[in-house]
Amino acid sequence: MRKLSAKKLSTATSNPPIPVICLFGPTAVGKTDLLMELFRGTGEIISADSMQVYNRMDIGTAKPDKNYRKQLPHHLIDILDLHCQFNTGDFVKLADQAVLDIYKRGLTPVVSGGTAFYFRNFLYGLPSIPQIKQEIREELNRRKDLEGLESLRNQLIQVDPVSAGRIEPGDSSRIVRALEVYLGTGKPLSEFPLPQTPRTTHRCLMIGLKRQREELYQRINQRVDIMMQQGLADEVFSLIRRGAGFDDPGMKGIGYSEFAMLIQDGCCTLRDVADQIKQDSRKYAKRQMTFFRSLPGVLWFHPDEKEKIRECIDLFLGGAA
RNA sequence: GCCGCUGUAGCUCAGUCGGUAGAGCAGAGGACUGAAAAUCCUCGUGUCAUGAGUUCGAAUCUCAUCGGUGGCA
Repeated sequence: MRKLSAKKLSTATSNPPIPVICLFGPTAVGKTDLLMELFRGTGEIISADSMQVYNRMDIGTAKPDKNYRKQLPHHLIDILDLHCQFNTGDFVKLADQAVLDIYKRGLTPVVSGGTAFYFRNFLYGLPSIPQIKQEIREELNRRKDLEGLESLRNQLIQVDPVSAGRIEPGDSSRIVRALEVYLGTGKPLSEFPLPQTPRTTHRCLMIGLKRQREELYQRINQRVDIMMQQGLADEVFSLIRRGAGFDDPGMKGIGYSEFAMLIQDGCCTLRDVADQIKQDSRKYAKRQMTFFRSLPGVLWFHPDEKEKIRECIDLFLGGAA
């Protein structure tokens, strides 16, 4: 860590980097409780969570409640209607603003959540790809349904063979994305360089939380049961009554999309839905861990190791001046 | 009790004319260029219920035994 701050000092000729604590871990690992203990009164949270941004999706996203947020303010929660698409670019932009705002008020900015992709982009910064019109993606998705994915892939092979070679033939999202970048900018995606080093505008302490797999799965299962008791089903029904559909970006979240099998297909019980949510959450936690492991310089802790984590943070913030 | 169906991977099941077995799900690992709670890739040795028989060779055919299941009594 000493080495890192020395390096930063030498490169930071204009504005010194803003210290930011990044705290992440898989779903249900125990982030929320820890945050309150560590940062109440001294910091504010920037939620790195692709689903907690949506209004009215409270139970299924395990959103911290109003009372909790009064004691420990959160940013990037409840900022969008579930019909709207949020993305990594939006996140980085808004997170940067929030970081600056918190820092200027003399508090510690803490980015915390489970969306690993957001952390990656926050840390490294986004590739300099311009905003691309939403209609292009919509059109591509329409074509995908009509002509099939292979047709899009063949086009990608023509216009951007490098990306086509990197993307698996079945990976619909990335094929559409690569094509939309080409169609929207006239330049292949592969020609936009990917940042290779963290941004120098911030200096991040990377804290990862982990538990034994079995323990984590048990907590996930338990939490889904609690969500159901808290009325997750009613929350979903009420969203649908208000006009939400399973194609809406927000409704793709785990804990919501599974209700399609009950509401649309109708051939199962609430119990089956709960089991499916548990399973999807377990798989998700596994994917999260894979991604988190690929982030640089992560210090890993069990959520119960509060004192060790606190020590680590104090050391980091002490070195800021 | 009798008749039928059935027993193969953790689960649901394929398995042709006999040539020692493979899908989906689960599980594990991985990827990640503005959808990321998205999207995708890789990974399959198991007493083929048990015992005997026929056969060069049996998950496969025959018989017996033990489960399961449906029908008739």
